[in-house]
Amino acid sequence: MSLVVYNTMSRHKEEFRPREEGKVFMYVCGPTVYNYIHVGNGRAYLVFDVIRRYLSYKGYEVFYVQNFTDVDDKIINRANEEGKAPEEIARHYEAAFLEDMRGLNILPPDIAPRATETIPRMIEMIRGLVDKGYAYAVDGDVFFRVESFAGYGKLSGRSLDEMRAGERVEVDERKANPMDFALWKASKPGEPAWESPWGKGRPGWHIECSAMSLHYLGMGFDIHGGGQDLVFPHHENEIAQSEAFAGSEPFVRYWLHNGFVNIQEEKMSKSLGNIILVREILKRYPADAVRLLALQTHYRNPIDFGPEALDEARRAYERLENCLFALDAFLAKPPDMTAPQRTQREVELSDSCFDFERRFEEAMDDDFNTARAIGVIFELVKELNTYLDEQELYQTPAAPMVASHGRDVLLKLCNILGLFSPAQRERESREAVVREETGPSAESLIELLLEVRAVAREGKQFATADLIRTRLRELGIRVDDLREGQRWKYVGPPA
RNA sequence: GGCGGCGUGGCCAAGUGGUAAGGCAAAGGUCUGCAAAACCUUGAUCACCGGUUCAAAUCCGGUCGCCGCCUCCA
Repeated sequence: MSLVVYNTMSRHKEEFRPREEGKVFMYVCGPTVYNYIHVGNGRAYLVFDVIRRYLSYKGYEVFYVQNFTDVDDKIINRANEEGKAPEEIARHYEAAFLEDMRGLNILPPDIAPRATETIPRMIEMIRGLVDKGYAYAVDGDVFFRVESFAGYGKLSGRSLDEMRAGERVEVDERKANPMDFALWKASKPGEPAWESPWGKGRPGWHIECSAMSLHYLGMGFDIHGGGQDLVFPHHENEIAQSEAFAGSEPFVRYWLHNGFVNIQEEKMSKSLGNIILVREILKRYPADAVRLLALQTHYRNPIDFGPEALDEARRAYERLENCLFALDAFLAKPPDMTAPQRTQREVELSDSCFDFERRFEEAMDDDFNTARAIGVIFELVKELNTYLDEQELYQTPAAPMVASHGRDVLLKLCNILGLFSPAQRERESREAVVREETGPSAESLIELLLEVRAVAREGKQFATADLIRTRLRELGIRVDDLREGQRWKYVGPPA
């Protein structure tokens, strides 16, 4: 089956054919490290994490590069506000970013270059552009001459005369064309600065990504991703610089852009004051619930990350979790008898599992339609739940085999989306209840209470059993009596 | 003003030519000491108008409404 992706450049879905057979080289614009990231940023990294995971699943060898923009006006401003060195700010938020990525269970890039460590490459590029007449220096600044690049505007679908530069911002009088953008900025005293042929200064934002992506991935790499707001001017400028410098095209084969995040119908923005940080959300919701929410909408569409949406996603996530728990419990119970002969019904169920896999892949092959893929997963969940219910009434000899197969498929599909990853499950169960440094763990005490409760229930002492359940719930621990036995889970204090 | 997107059951959201996936919520039922979970059952003709077609939510034209980008931004 072939994969098709929507390419912003052509505005169509195209068959995905990488530069090199079997390999995918991708670059996603990383954070400017001057602040904690919000869920809008989080969504972007989540989306490309899943794209990356799926490509790996498809058998591609994926090489994923994501930069850190660690020199920038915003960082400098922040540093001035807080009376700290820009580098200190950058390192702090860089570490916080990595923490948030881990929290969301996003796989780390193969390489995460810092802009400040790639300055020589940028200077080299800028010099090349000046030599070829694509750029000009004025008072220590260097600007890219947009009129010199014929393809300017091809990504965002605008032409130079359509654009009304200066309508909302003061135009720098030194620019030949108002749309010309800075490749190099002369630095003021006290700002981070590097020696260059044009004097002390620092790189413009756009050149960073070009230099880093070209350095690690080379011209014509496969996927360049980012949020829709980066299409113009950031990515447009990257193309201009890179193709002008290389004297060839394309800079990138496929441009992928994700849609925005809204909070209760409104665009999330600083001016509206409705920014939600990734770390705030992760305090209240499991990472997988956040992932599920993000993936239940196609990546190019806008999505709402309000509290209602998050609560809903958490319940949906619990449905997946419950099904896996039930399967695990079923498989853990020693069967009365086992035999490989499946009933007709079981043969059909097993066959349908392959069908679910096929449909999942079909959905993902269609421009990473995770929403559809998740629909398939839930259909599978329904099938498996129904089957387990049937087993309750009439146990069949092949049940362990059939259930196990179903579980494998379910887990496999979830894993492709980065859900229920083994590392994540372990981390969360560990964090669920704080352990004491010495003495018995909270977990073992809960288990003990549940044992007592089971005895009470057997003796029909329901008042005692309910007391234990109620009191635990008050402590944030929910106890469910499943047919497989009791299950507890840390869900946080009752609202 | 330019460019682009969207409008599908109570809410969210797939589907882009053959009579509408999935999630959440709601109601009834099964199961259960109870609660929770699970299972079953129940609902939309797809903003509006016109056109193309044997056939349209899905194509074309128009109308209305909402949104994003054009400035740093995921």
